[in-house]
Amino acid sequence: MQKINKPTIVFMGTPEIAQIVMESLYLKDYPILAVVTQPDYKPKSKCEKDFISPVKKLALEKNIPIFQPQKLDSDFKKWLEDLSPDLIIVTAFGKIIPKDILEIPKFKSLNVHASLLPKLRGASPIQNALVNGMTETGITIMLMDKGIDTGDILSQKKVLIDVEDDYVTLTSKLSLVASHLLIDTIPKWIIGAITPTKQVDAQVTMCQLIEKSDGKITWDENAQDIYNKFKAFRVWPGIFTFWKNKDNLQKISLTEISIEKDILSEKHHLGEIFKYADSKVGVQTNDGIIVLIKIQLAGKNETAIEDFLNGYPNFIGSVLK
RNA sequence: CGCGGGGUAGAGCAGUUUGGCAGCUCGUCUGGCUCAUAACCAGGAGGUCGCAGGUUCAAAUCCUGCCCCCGCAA
Repeated sequence: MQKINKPTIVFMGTPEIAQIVMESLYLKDYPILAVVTQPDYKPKSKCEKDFISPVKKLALEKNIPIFQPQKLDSDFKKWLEDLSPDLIIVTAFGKIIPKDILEIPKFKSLNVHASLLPKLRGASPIQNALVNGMTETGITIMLMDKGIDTGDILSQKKVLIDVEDDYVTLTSKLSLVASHLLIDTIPKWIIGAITPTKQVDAQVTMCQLIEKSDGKITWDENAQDIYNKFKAFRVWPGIFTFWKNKDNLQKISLTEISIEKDILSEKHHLGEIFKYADSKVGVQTNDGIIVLIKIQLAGKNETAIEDFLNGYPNFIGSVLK
């Protein structure tokens, strides 16, 4: 095998998928000069949970220097110029990086993005692939420029989405593919074996940052669309609805659900909760039934639906909003 | 000191405002009924009411401190 000097790398990323990609670089003996990740989240007043990013945890473990800038300003640029890396690798970092910073390294800056660009540019490609009920997505590695996910493409790999895939399982599939594709792409890129290809403008789709309110369910949607959201928002923000109990409007998170076709003999109001087939608890949607398995009332622990009904028998027959 | 809800039998909850016998649904155990059953009837076991202190003739309930869970906000 041809001996190539491995480029020195500054790795920028935050969540778990970034951690896995970073780990694969580390295991392949790429010299990681430093990692840049989001600042620690300030601990809550009550519980002392740590909100340290997965990338930071790995860096601590491997004794790699860490930088957590609030802003990517001139101080950050100075820091990076002093390090003088050959290459910057960005995976789900969470901030827009200025163009003059991207051009510091000799081999530029590469982004690992979890979609088949130009589809699903933006902040939440994995969730949106699931919300839209897509059957395939993938990983793209591209040169970074000043736009959001607009750079020229170096390599791509398709990933099939299984019917049962949710955010957790799809993320782990994509993480593996991303790791392999990056390890495969870097050497080819630095010896000049790859010609970047422009993205096709006509096929561009965008996805927005997910907000808490995106998890709100309305019952005039179809059951399949609700179920897609459930899978996409599994980790955060979850899906939720509201229940009027004794004049109090209470938030209910649906933490475990399944989906069934309408029972033709009975049709209920949209959002109405009913019992069928002995013990199943369903909610009527525009098309199909959402079966409740585990739910969580605001301020309470998650409970199985049958236990919940013991305490709130009037739940059956009420209408969710 | 960011705001708020909660901790009561194995599970899920009411009761706290106005202090006065520890309750409900489910599960569990025993017996009965039934061709039979996740059904129905009768009975009973199971509680440091989160912890500690205070007020009171009397505290799950009022006061103070602490522990734990959760929602909002990020």
